[in-house]
Amino acid sequence: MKISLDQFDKAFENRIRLQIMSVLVANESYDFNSLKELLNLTDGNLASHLKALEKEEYIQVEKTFIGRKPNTRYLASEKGRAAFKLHLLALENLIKQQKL
Amino acid sequence: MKISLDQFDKAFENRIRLQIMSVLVANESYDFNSLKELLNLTDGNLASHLKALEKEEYIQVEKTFIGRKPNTRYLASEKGRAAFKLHLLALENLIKQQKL
DNA sequence: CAAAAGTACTTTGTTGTTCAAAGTTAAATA
DNA sequence: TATTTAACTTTGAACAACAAAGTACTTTTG
Repeated sequence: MKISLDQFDKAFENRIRLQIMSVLVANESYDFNSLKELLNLTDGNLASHLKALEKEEYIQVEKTFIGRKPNTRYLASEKGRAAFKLHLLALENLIKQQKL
Repeated sequence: MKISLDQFDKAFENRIRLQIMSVLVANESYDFNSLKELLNLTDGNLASHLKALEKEEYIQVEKTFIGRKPNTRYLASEKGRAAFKLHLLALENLIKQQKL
């Protein structure tokens, strides 16, 4: 039985992007600073991973204000949710195989 | 709730090593050429990923002969099995969270 | 017996990824 | 006016991934 490596999504191979996506799928929106604190990242590093997910159109950005402070929120797009689901399915299959 | 990124094992972040480990845990031994064909890799690339897993002591090597042909077999070590199990558990937790 | 092919690498060199740190812009607060 | 905060972008260094070519040794084929 041939294993199809292409079931896995390169965009989610990095564990930070995997976590970001996990948070965004579970929470429907999360802001920059909360993500930064949650994942314990420098802002430059977080920004670049977010940009990578944005480039794939897996997440969307919403710029608002809270009081008078700027607040950037990130949301998983439908495309992103679908891709993430598939990726998790591939992982689930991998895990299931181990249990046979 | 803070997410601990360190539950994930860097050695298994790469999908090729994830697949190699998956095959070795499920099959208790697999040879070089079968792995190469299964994962559709150049021999240099496969060798370097195997070397990375060997360096972590997650796999062991057994050199034998089949008939008169050299045959190199790879096995998951106990350490490797334990580490892999932990990694899959971390992934399982991630997946479970999505289902709440 | 010489040439070709197979096994299992190692080496080389290019390209890609990841990251921290510093720099940037613009508004808000002290 | 100076500092702080938010959310980046840029830079540069370190490391990872990869194909392709080279290597050593053996076996098979013509």
